[in-house]
Amino acid sequence: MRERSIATKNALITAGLRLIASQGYHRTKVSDIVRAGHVTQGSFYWYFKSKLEMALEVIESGRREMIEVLKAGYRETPASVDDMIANSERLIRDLLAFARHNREFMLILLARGHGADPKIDEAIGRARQSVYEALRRNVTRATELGMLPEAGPIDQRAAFLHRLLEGSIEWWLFGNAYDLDHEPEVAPGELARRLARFEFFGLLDGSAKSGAAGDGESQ
Amino acid sequence: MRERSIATKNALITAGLRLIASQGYHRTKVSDIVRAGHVTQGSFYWYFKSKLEMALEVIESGRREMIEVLKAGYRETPASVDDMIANSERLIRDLLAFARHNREFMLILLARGHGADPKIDEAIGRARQSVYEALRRNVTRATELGMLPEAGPIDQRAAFLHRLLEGSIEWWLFGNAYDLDHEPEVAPGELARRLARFEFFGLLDGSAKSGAAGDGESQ
Amino acid sequence: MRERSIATKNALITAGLRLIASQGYHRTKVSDIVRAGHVTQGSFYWYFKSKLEMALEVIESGRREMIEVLKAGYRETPASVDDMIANSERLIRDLLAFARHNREFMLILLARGHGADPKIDEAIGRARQSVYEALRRNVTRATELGMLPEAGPIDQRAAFLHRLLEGSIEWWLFGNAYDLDHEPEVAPGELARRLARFEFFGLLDGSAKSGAAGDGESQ
Amino acid sequence: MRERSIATKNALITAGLRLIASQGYHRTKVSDIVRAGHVTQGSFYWYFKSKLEMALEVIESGRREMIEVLKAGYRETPASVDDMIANSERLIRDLLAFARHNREFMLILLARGHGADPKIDEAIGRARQSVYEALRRNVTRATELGMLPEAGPIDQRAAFLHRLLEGSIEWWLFGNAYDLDHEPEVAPGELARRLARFEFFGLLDGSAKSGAAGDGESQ
DNA sequence: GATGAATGAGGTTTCATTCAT
DNA sequence: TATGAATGAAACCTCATTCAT
Repeated sequence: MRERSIATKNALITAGLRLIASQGYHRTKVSDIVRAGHVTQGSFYWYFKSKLEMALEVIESGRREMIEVLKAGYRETPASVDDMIANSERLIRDLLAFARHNREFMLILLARGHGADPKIDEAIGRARQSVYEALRRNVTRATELGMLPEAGPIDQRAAFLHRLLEGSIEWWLFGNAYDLDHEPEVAPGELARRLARFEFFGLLDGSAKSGAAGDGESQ
Repeated sequence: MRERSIATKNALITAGLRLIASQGYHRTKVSDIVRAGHVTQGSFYWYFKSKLEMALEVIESGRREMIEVLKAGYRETPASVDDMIANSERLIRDLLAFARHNREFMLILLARGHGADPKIDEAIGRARQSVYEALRRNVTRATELGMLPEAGPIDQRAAFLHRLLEGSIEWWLFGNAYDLDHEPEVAPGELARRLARFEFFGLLDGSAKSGAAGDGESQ
Repeated sequence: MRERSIATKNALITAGLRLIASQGYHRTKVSDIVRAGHVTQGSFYWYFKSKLEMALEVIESGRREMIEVLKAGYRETPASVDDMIANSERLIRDLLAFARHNREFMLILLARGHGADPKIDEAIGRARQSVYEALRRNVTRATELGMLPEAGPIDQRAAFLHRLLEGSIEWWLFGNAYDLDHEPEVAPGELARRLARFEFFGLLDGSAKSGAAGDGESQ
Repeated sequence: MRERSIATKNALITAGLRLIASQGYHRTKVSDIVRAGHVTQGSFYWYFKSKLEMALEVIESGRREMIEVLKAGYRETPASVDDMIANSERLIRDLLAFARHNREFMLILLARGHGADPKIDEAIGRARQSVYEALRRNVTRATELGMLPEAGPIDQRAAFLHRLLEGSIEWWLFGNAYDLDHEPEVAPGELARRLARFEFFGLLDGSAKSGAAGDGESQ
């Protein structure tokens, strides 16, 4: 039963991620993590230099995965407005898929970790910045192609989008109570379509029908 | 000596609010608060039952003030689309004004306090819910009046709006780094107009010119 | 019973000094110190930033006292060899008196603290260096006055003296077993005379009689 | 695979000796020792029952070697004062040679190990006592032969000598900073001559010239 | 013989809270 | 009301030692 090595580390990461996501960094004690992972206190320090390092490692690895997702989208240049909207929808859908499969990481990210260690604040800031920059790149490109009217500074529009997206994911995955076990009620494809339309047409968009026919995605 | 009483309490509230906003609940020690407020440790417990009670009191009082602002808006029923947009813009402007004058409270609210005590999470949740409901009321009314196309569940659209608004305020007041001393670069009136237009027309809105002449508001 | 302030700190210093002297830094637990001082763990940290800081404070204050003793000796320039020997004897006697009244500090000093924190090593090094320099000053002066034959580098002779003195104090106060409660068997005046004579005449000194007549000092 | 056995143990002893000498017992962790010896934690416990046992073994074996050196001296009975001085010089030279080739052991010895385990204190005490007794034997014999004036108790004079010798070796090998890598500046033969003369004639010895021509020893 | 992951007792330190004055 | 020393539970972390492989 010795020589579990990777299993032990994974157990610690899984437990730590879940606990930090649901209670926050400070309220999560190392003793909680090891209990949940069925290991002893000392083992934790065999794999991690400190509680802080563990949290940073977890956040950083989540960030790297997320960046891969963001890079994967947006390869083609849009040829028409519909194209552009479709592109955006695809990016959003990818992000939603990632978020749904990384609920704990996502909750940590969206809760900003404010009040945990400054280093954690920074790590989370870096991760969020990656999303912001992907969105900003798109707005910039579309504007350069003349596909978007120039309405205010690009930074501002990108920020609107970014916060809209983050907030909506939060609402979708965790409801209004930051519940890690909240059950999303909308299919990701449907939500992506709605968000993309809202992004481009706002509330006055008449063509966004409810009841997502042909969506095909389930939660 | 009777006189110091209220001054002392206010000093503690001011210091506590600022510290909790900038460092978070857990990293803010009672000893920090009393030092910043030039009071002694013992005095703190004359005015507050505990650190937790103090934080709750601060949040609750901020919430009450904010509710007044939200109630003040939305008195008239919109007669036209322009009317509706103007109404929304006014609500947003009121909220921005409140936020700018209650930066610390706002930061606590927007940082969600996640990881502080569950009771704090709840208090913050209640405060945020108030904003959400004000927005939801508006969308509902406008939909009933036939001024908005029916595009998906009302809850969802209200949630989009709410998160967009919160996120944008956060970006506006604190930048990307949660900096309590960040200097907003856009006038609140201008930002309100932009947000209202984005709300109704999305990114494809062509009529939103930058450089808001005759705005008259300064930060 | 509150408001004991200084009494508490003194109790901690006394207990800490004695424990560190008799067991060494590492084997002395903060819990031992507070138990011996009849205070609680937390109180220790009201008065000292850490266990290390406490040890450093104690050593540093001992060093300052000792320096005063060293400064007090050696005011006059020796006029004859007998004068020089008398001067030396006086310095040694002062040091012995100090040592006898600061047994704990002296034991820490002479045990070199080797193996405790590097900062402690340094602090002890500084204190020992003070003694060395006082001795070296004397040898230098006497050599310059032509009262001592030039026999090898001054540093070396001063080092011989220094180690002889340190070692003899150690032997005198603590016996061969580093026993903090060892009872010195020789009066300090007598020991000072012996050491001074050994210093100048070595083992072949015939005039050093035992049985210290007219010594007048008792332990 | 049989072959590594003794090599492994030696590697551990060498590493342990060096580390304990330079950092002290408590600051030297078993993990440090095995890392320096390129062995694993488990192997350490194949060869030693515990960290303490290892230290004791190392000290005890050093002590045995040292005793051999001390026994080797003092075979003849001195016939004249010069003889006696020469005898003493020879003993000191032997000790210096041993010390120079057993720096680590010597440093542990001279640093007294105070604060390490009581058993270590005892072991070091035994080793030091061996040196003290060799010196005491000499003083006793010389006094019995009428070659030394009776000046105070023999124990005291032997203690003076012992501490002078220990301290000077310490100064010679490690300088004032307990530096294991300090480079001695005096040749052992030269130092032995100086110490022997100081022992018998004190500071007022005029015949001890510096620059020891024909010394023939190198460090 | 050798490995290195796992153990767990025990150490230092923090900090909200109490309370005699 | 105000003070600030005292309290003590509980947190994080270290490290000698064990043990399955």
